Amino acid sequence: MPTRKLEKVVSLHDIRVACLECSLNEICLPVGVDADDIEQLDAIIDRKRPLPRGDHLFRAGDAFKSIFAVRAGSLKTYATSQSGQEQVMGFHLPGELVGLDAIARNAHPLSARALETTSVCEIPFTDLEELSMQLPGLQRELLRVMSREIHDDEQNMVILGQKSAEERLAAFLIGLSNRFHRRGFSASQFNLSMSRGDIGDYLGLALETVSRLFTRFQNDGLLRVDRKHIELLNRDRLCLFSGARCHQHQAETAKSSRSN
Amino acid sequence: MPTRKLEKVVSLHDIRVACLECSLNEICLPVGVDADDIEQLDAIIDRKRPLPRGDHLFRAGDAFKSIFAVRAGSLKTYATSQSGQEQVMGFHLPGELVGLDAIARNAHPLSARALETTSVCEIPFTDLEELSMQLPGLQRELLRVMSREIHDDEQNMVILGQKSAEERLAAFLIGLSNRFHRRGFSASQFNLSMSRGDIGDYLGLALETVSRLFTRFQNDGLLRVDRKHIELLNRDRLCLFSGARCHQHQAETAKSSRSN
DNA sequence: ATGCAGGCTTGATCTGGGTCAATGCCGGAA
DNA sequence: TTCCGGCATTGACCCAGATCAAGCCTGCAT
Repeated sequence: MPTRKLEKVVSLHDIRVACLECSLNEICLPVGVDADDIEQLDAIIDRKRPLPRGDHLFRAGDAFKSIFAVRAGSLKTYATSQSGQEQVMGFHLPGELVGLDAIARNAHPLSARALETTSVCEIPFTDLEELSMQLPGLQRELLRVMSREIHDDEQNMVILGQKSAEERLAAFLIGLSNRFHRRGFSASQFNLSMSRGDIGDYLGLALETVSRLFTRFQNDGLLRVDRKHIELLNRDRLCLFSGARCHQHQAETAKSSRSN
Repeated sequence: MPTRKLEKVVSLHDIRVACLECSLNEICLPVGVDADDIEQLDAIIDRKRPLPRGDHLFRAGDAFKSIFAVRAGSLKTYATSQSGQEQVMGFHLPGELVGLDAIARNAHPLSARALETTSVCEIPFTDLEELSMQLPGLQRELLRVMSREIHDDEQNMVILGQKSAEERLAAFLIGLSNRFHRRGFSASQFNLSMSRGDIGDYLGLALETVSRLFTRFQNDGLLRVDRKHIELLNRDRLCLFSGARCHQHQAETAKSSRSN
């Protein structure tokens, strides 16, 4: 059946887009790897078919074999405490790596679950480790990515440790906006792929609080919410509310200080 | 030359103890590096003279040149929000690395300050990066250490995101106890090098709350406090209070699941 | 179309822990 | 020895946000 073959060679989200042709290669692991060397990286990467919403990419306790890069869609990673309550550690957008926390213990400490239909690249870790011995650019970038992850987690600790509910949600929205923007999407308008409950579990708030804050922000004219859709009407004021020197997303756009 | 060798073999806290003779080499970066190769690692390391209590090793915003390993004493790393309030990210004991969060941005996002007289090994990062291209064991360990840091930060996010004050302090004490124990000190009795305020800033609590909890734990017979000195009287019950499956420090001792 | 389930909103109430304030204690300087 | 400054403890009060409890919307399955 030729039809079967045809099915595969299509859209932007084709399962087999090589790193070189991938629209994310300026954001993802290949950053800083020589174009000539990207093929080698490409060769060890395994493209999986899309994960339907709600499916797990891995679960806490699973043996560690690979790290994953999100290609399309989004994931959440989370820990479940014995009280049953989830702590969401992160929401992961295209171009971001998940599973870096598993290297040390050879097992995944967190579970990862698709928030929508999501495809990922699987990168077997032993191969990656070997390859990065040969490609200085790759080793560099790997260390950088891990360092950035540490830094991001620290930011989250600040948020959880000392910000008010209002500040938390504002910071969360600004952060999301920045990340979408860097990926070429609108900074002022986007869809949340996660539920209010997930946001609460991420920010250390009850989902009711999250909900109330959305309506309050809306009443204050900061944004407009419609279910999952968010439109930021006054980004600057929202920044103020977040109680943090916000990286102006202007600066982000200009890539002034970013990578390298 | 036997003389050169002799120079090196002195007191435990001698400024110039080489990695090979350092009592921490089973805990610190050299883990997993071949004994033959440790000399090379040793060669790039710069031993500084001790930092007096209260001095900064680096400050937020400083250019990133090196990572540091604590040799003796202890440090806290912290961010200061514009409200002036500190968020303490970690307390660092001998054998632990600090500064890993600076790699990505080429600048330190946090400040690091000595909690007591503290000596550190300075490891220039470019040298380290280069060397780890040659020594697979070193690259491996570096990735592992960073991964562990990510994992630890995630644990802290759980603590800050969903634990009660009581659970936080209990978890903190158990964690400290484990870390002391791994370094060969008593697990049931130790001195805190940080103030109540620091503990509060670490756990996201007011110092008054920390103080109250100490006295409450003492009244409950869980521990004895005398200023900086802590004696854990009922580790198991304290574990329960922490609301986490506590790694029994037995297991820790046996090194059952630890590294490699 | 109808019903149902899962998610969201909104209101009412309660409480853990923050804040403010006073007092106590220890250790170092003179 | 005394004084002083930085921590630590303890008490009284209060509020942000959790919890409990309806009710609601929307999209899917029958």
